[in-house]
Amino acid sequence: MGEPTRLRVIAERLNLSESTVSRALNDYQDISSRTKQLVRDVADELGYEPNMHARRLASGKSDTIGYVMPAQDGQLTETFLGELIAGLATALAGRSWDLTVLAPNNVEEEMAIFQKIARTRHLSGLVISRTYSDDPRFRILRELDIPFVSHGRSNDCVDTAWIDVDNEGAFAEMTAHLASLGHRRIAHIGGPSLYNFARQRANGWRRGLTEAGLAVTPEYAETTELSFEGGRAAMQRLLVLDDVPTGVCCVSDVVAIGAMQAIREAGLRPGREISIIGYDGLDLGAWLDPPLTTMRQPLQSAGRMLADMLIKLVEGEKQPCDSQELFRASLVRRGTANPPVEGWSMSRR
Amino acid sequence: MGEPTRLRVIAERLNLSESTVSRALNDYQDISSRTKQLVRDVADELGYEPNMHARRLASGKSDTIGYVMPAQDGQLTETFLGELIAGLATALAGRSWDLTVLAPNNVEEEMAIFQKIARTRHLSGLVISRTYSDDPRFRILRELDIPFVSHGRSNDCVDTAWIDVDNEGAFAEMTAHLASLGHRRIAHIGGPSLYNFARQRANGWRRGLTEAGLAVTPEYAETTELSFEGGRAAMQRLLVLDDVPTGVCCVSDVVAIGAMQAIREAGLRPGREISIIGYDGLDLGAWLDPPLTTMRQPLQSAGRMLADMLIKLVEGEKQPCDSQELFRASLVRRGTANPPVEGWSMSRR
DNA sequence: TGACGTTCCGAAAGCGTTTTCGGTTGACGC
DNA sequence: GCGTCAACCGAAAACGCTTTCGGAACGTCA
Repeated sequence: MGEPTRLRVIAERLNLSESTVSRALNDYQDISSRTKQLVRDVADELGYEPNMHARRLASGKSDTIGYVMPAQDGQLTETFLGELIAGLATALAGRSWDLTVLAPNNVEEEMAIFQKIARTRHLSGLVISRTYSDDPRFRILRELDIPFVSHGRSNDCVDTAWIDVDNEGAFAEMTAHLASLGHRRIAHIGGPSLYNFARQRANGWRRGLTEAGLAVTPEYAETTELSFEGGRAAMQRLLVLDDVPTGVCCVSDVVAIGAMQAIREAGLRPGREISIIGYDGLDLGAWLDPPLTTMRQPLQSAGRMLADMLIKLVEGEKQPCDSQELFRASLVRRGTANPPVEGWSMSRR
Repeated sequence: MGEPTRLRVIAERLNLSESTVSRALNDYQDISSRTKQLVRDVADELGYEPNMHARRLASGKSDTIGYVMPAQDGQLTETFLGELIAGLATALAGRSWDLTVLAPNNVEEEMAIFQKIARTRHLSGLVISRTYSDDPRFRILRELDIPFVSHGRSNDCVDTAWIDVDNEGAFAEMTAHLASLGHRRIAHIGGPSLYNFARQRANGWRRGLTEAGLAVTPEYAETTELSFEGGRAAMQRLLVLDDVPTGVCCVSDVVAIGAMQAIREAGLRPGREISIIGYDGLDLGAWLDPPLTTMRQPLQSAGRMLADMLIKLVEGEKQPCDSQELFRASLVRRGTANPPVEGWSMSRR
């Protein structure tokens, strides 16, 4: 392959100085358009690619953002990760920025990473996800003055950039849907309230109940971990209640699938004696028996948006508080949400 | 935050030269251990972090590897991606290398990326996945002299580094299992033979049949895309055969789930009239009704292995042909593979 | 005591860009 | 024909580190 083309060889070839060539390629105003064209032609011909390390050293910019992976606890949440990362990568590639992935194993490591970035500035910005209700990262990153955007909100995110889904609205709608089908005993299987989205969804369920004129029964508010087994366990607890609910709003499709299992194990059929609605809109749900009714998040392109936002932040084109986007989820009617069965009432009494 | 600590300030503080400090930190042999300790202490105290751009420019090494994401066609394949990327990232972080993610939108873009890497060497190596039977990338990367390891094999991978699962063995075992249950009409729903793993799995099915003393019926060799719908369509084709198979080996769990749907739609029950075995070992399968029998890949830690291998390659500690690892998959018995129903035979005749 | 090694460190030349600061042209107006 | 002003371009100093090379200082051995 020989020597890689550097600025120098194209300068020599045109009898220009390196600095002129550099500015020509970077479209400076003090270079004649004739020269610019000349330089560009030769650069193309020679297949010139700037040495990014030199460029970054000299300019002080890194043109690289980091994606902080969520802790590896959940399971199918990961379905989502691939798409998100791909979205980030392609959006960045379009502007010839790079994406590096960070995978801290615990909070200490995560903080160490932040400190290092603050010191070396080798990453221009960060994308974080899986936000907590009380998420210290928001404060820390603000203090360290590291530009970032989050996928999901937190308590103190008024001044920061984020994109999120209207979780509360979605669960209010979900609950309203069950109510409109005739359900009056509507439960909620939520996630750890540590997660902000879990809290929002629980709130949505409560709001939905209230708006439908139904009371908020405390025993109907279950909480569990975000897994199949978690959903199953929570549903089992609901099944031994005096008044078993006839409709259940689940914090995620995965949890809903676990709940369906518990329902079957009790000799019932999901969508008949007990209606179930999930959340996430996984394609998978359509292939279950019966197919899972769910809410679809409109975030296929979350990666692109996050990347675009972050770049604008880094380049100072926008303020964090102007970079906030809320999306609505939409109901996907499939087979697990139907009117309650007349006269059926399961009771342990 | 003030000025970030540079080599110079720690040199001045100790009345040493920058070069000495640099070599001390990099553990050169010509620095006394006393000096090394002194330097390290001050570096710690000042929270020194080297400027990686400067370091990379000077050393010519990039200490960064790239992961080339597979084209975004499949669906639940992505489940796997999150774990893989996390594995790569953590393994690299341990040696303070970086991971950058590449997401080419098509083959041209992928080639352009390769060319650029070859010219600028801004990535020390590459991890590729989703390999094809005839995968031009192996040749190109070898020609461009870019170190790489692949997740999955290809036709010409004898001289390259890879990790893979013994797909053929797995499908031979899967087929043998069905045969041992008493099945004699065993079909295969395979993936596009463009993918190397798909071809290997089909071969495994054939070998399994032969070893069980069964004939290889061409009509039983279905091919489809790797999706729920693909599995459904393929199974529908098998269901209208003169002699409907009683056992089906599916190229993936996702395809198997689609096939189960088709079976139900035909008024039959998976695991009763027709047995199904999937592949991938998704946790999800355990939560289906009935739970899906499958083969589990032992590749949770694939990311780590790939990263370790690649680093050794880059550093010249190993040759590509010495970096090849083959794993075995293992049968996970759940509910969809049972002895054939006596006397049942579905025929369109 | 001189030759010869070792051990340790400093000087200096990069690495390939960016970016500031002047300086040289030529045009233009008076 | 002189000053003025754009329009363009070159020189040179960074950016912060690595790495080679040479040399001082010290010891060892004949």
